[in-house]
Amino acid sequence: MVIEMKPDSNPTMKDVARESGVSLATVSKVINGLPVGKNSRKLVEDAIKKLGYRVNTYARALKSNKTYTVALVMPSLKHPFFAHLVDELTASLSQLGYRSLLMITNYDTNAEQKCFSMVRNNSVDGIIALTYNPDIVVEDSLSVVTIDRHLGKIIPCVSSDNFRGGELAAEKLLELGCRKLLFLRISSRTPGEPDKRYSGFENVCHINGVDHKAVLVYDEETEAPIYHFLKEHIRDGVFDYDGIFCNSDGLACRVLNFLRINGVDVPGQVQIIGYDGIVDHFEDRYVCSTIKQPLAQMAQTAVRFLLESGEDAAGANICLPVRYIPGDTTRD
Amino acid sequence: MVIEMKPDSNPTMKDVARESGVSLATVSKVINGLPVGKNSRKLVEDAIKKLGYRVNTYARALKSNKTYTVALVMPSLKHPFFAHLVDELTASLSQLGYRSLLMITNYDTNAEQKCFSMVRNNSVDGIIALTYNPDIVVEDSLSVVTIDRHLGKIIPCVSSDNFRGGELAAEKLLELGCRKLLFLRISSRTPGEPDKRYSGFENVCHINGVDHKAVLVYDEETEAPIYHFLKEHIRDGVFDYDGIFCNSDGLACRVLNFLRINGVDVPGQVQIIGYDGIVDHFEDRYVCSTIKQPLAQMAQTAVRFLLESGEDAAGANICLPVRYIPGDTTRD
DNA sequence: AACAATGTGTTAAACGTTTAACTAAAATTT
DNA sequence: AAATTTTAGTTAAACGTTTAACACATTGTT
Repeated sequence: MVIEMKPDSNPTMKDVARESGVSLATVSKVINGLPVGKNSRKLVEDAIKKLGYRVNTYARALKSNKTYTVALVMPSLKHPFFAHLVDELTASLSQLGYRSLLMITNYDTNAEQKCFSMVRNNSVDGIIALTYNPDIVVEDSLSVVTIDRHLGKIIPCVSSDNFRGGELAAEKLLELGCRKLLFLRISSRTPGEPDKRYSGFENVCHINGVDHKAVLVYDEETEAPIYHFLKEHIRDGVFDYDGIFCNSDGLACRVLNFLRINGVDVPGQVQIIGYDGIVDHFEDRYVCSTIKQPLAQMAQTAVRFLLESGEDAAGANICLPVRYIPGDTTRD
Repeated sequence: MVIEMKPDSNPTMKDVARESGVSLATVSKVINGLPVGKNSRKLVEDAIKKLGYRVNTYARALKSNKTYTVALVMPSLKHPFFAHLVDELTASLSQLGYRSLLMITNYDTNAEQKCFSMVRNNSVDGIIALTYNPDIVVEDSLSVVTIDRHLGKIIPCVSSDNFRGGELAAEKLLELGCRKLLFLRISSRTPGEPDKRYSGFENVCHINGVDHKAVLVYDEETEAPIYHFLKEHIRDGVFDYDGIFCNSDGLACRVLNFLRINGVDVPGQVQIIGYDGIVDHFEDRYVCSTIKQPLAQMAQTAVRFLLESGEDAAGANICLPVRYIPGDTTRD
């Protein structure tokens, strides 16, 4: 580790100009890759290196009205889905030379609104948001892209196919021989994309004339009711249902653990499918079978729509495909 | 959802001044809460409301040389520890009126260096970093705080007591009756704070004259060797070790699953303790017993040291206490 | 009544860039 | 060789703030 002395103040373009004996404008041209004589280019480049000059982001943004910064508005980073999403978003953004301003709202509607108001401060070029406030006021319709939330007809929204995800889970469970299905869900109070998972699941159950039950717990509550329900339906190591679909992998893992320590064999007696398909390491196999959302692709798409498309993006509604990934909680 | 029309351009202080019939300076004073006559204050405030004026972040930063932005340099958001850390950091920062610029390095040393060079662009007031590059060049020693990485004698570092964490895990396992201990670890190539967990663990084993074995896998590899090892030591549902300490909760969960599907009873036969103590929801009980790092406190401390302390912070080395949290993988 | 002190507001110069408008010289065309 | 285009570089005015220096009333002190 090396620590360099802090210079009295950062060198500016003016310093570079003086050092290299050319005008300010010429320095600017060199920096921005505009045509400049070979000779002066060299002079300027040397001076820049010598002085350790770096362009002042704020001055540039002020003058050019382009900040190369995008706000990422997220409810939390505690849920791995959001965390991975932000990870992918910053990756996509930085690839295009954009910085990410991270704003965590904690599912608070007011905080969400405050973030959206920021865009008019000239402090960001755009917003990528996953919000819960249905009445949010968007001041500049063209520089917002949402993920998993439909904020109106004009703002582009990218999501994955939650309905199909629900279908897929039900189809797989049936295909694997399950006949009594259970749907467990942690949900927010405001309806959104993820609710479609249940619709899809229900749909397949209905078509196949299969019995199913759903247990719901809200975001801000504990998961206790779910475990009460499970407990009540276990008699002598036998569980009343033979297939479970969980709203998230985290929940699926906890349910898995609960069943096993209560003597229920998974996947022998009950099979479980989770949702999201997120792993934090090189895994050879998934602990939970799951429906995987194409996170990287979703992030890329959101970024592209935000930065690369013009008016034609308005109202775009992109729905990316999900897929089933077998793990240790199903018998395939 | 409401979409407002995009005005031709954002109103500036000049517009406010014209609208309210006072000078630019007066407007500035109102905005910054400096003393101003009651009368003009009202005029200005009304004009601001009427025009929907908002201060231009970049102009202000340029002039005042204060950006109210802190860079968060992290290897990834895919590991829940980092994700939760960033969540807490942004919370602490926003409480003090600071924005978070998120930079993900993907464990890449060059990327790390690039992030650190940014601080001289006047684009941030400081950096909070968790890096892997031991040779990083810090250009402005006073505006950096690291987490879990010692970057030299001058830069303050906040971490939790990893040595004690390791001790605690071993102590607990012994207390719970284990006699043959196993330490499983996913580690980065560059040595760091987390390595101390092993030292602490080993220390307690040594003092108590207890047998133990350690299996290590590197960051960028798969976990396969760990499972090979486990497999080799299971004979007819009996595992050679009766206590396992894992480097992270994620690993602990996967090991838990592996043992169980291979017929080993956890916690009946083998007890497991993980590390980090991070949950993504209101949980009544932890799936894995764990050593919990005080994440929120670490974040708060880092932010406070970065923003509130002067020269006296140089070299500070804060080590916060960890604690044991029982879960379903131990018999307590 | 003269003088300082205080309160209230203004003017104008920065901050570090970008860029339009311009000039001068060199290269090309006629 | 004159006229035209191209190339290379300069000057100076923005961008939207902050803030030091100043001016003018008003009030209070002797």
